[in-house]
Amino acid sequence: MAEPIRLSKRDATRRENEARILAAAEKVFAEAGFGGATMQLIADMAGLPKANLHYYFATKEELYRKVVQNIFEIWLHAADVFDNAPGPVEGIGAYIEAKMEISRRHPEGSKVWASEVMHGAPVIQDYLETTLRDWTTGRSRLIQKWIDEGKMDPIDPEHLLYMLWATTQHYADFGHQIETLNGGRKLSEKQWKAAKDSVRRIILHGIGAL
Amino acid sequence: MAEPIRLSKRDATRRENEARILAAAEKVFAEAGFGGATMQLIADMAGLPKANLHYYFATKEELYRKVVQNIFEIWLHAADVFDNAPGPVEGIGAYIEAKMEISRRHPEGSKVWASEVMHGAPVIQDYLETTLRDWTTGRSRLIQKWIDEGKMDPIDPEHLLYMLWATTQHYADFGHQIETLNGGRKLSEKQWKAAKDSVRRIILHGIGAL
DNA sequence: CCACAACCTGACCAACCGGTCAACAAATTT
DNA sequence: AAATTTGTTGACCGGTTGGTCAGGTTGTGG
Repeated sequence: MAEPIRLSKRDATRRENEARILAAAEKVFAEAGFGGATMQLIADMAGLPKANLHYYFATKEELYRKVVQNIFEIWLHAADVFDNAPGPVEGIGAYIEAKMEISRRHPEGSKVWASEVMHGAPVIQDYLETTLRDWTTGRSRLIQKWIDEGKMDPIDPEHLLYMLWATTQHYADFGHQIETLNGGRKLSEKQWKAAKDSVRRIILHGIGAL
Repeated sequence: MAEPIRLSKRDATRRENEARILAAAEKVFAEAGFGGATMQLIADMAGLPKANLHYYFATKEELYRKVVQNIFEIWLHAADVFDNAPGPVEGIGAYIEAKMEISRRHPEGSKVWASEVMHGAPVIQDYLETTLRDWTTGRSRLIQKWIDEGKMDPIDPEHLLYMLWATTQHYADFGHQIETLNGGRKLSEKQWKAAKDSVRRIILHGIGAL
C-alpha cells in the first residue's frame, strides 16, 4: 500500500478535473449538439466554474475536438477483435458484439461522433482521410480474403462495413426512438440480447457465412 | 393559356417564399443542427431579409418544426410500397429501394430527422408516440404474417425494421464519411446501384427470403 | 519557510442571437 | 381611386454566449 501510483496532488487533481470536464462535455455535446451546447452548462455539470474550463481547454472547439478524439480511440480499439479471426463468423460476429456493446455503454460518444460526421466532419476530417481510410482498406482486404477462401459470399466489403456500422450505431444514435417504440422503457437485458442476435444472425446469414 | 392555375399574385409569392425558406432552412438545419443554425443564415440562403422570415414563421422553433414535419411526411409515403406486397422479397425489397432513393435525393432532410431524434426528439416526440408507433406495429404484424406463412425465417420484426432504417439512412446521414472513404467523390450511379444491391441482398438473404 | 509556478474564479466584455416594431410598399377589395 | 388588408424591411433591443483577466489561493521544489 506504500506507493499505489506516483502522482503529485497537482497531477491528480488535474487528471480528475480534465476527466470530469470531458465526461460532462460528452454528455452535453451529445444532447445539444456542438452549436446548442454551452460552456456554462458543461461547467455546471462538471461542478466547476466556467472560467476553470477555459483554463484546461482554451476554446469550445478544443474541448469538442478532445471529446471526438476520445470516442474515435474507443472505436478503433473495438476493431481489435476483427483481426486474427479465422473467418467471418468469428471476426464479424465479435465485431458486432463489440460495437453493440459500445452503443450500449457509450451512447453519448456515439451520438457526438454521428453529429460530427453528419455536419461534414469539420474538426476530424483529417482523421477520416488518414486513420479511418487506412482502417477501412485493411478490413476490406481481410473480408476479400475470406471471400476468396470461400468462407462467405462475394459481397462488396465496403458496403458490408457500412452496414455493420449503421446497424450497430443505430442502437445508440436512435436509442431514443427505439425506447419510445418500446413503450418509453430502456431495452432490457433480454431485449439487448435479442437485438444482438438479430443483427448477428441476419448479417452473418446474409453474407453466406452461416 | 388563359387560366393555368387560379392563384392571385399574393398567394403565388407567399407559396414561393415559404418554399424557399423551408428549403434553405432544411439545408442549414442539416449542416449546423438546430442550435448551430441561425435565422440570419437561413435568410441569406433564401435571399430574403431576416425580418421577412419572422413574418412567415414566427419563431425558429416553428420553422424547424415545419421542416421536420415535411420530412416525416416523405418517410411515411415511402412505406406505401411495403403494403399490398405478396411477400418479403417484394415488400422489403421495394422498401429498401424507396428508402435508399430518399437517402440519395433528400440527404438533408434525413440528417435533420436524425439530429432531431438523437437529441431526444424535443419537438416531434408526439409523432414518435402516435404515428410512428402505429406504423411500426402495423408493419411488424405484416412481417409476422409473412413469417407464419413460411415466407421468411422467424426474425424479430422490430429489430428487422430498425435494421432497414439504419442501413438505408446511413447512406444519407453518414454520406460525408462514405464520400471521404470514396476518395472525396460522391457515389456514382454504379456505386449507388451496388449499395442498393448489397443492402437488398444481405438483408433478404439474411432473413431467409431468397 | 520562502519563492516561484501552477491553479482557481468572480467579474467583466464584445459579439452575436432570436425576436420586435414602426414605417412603408404593394396588392386587393369596394 | 380610396380604403383596407397583406407583405416588406432597416433599425433596434434584451439576453446569452464564448472568452478574458486581474487578483487571489494552493502546491512544490529548493
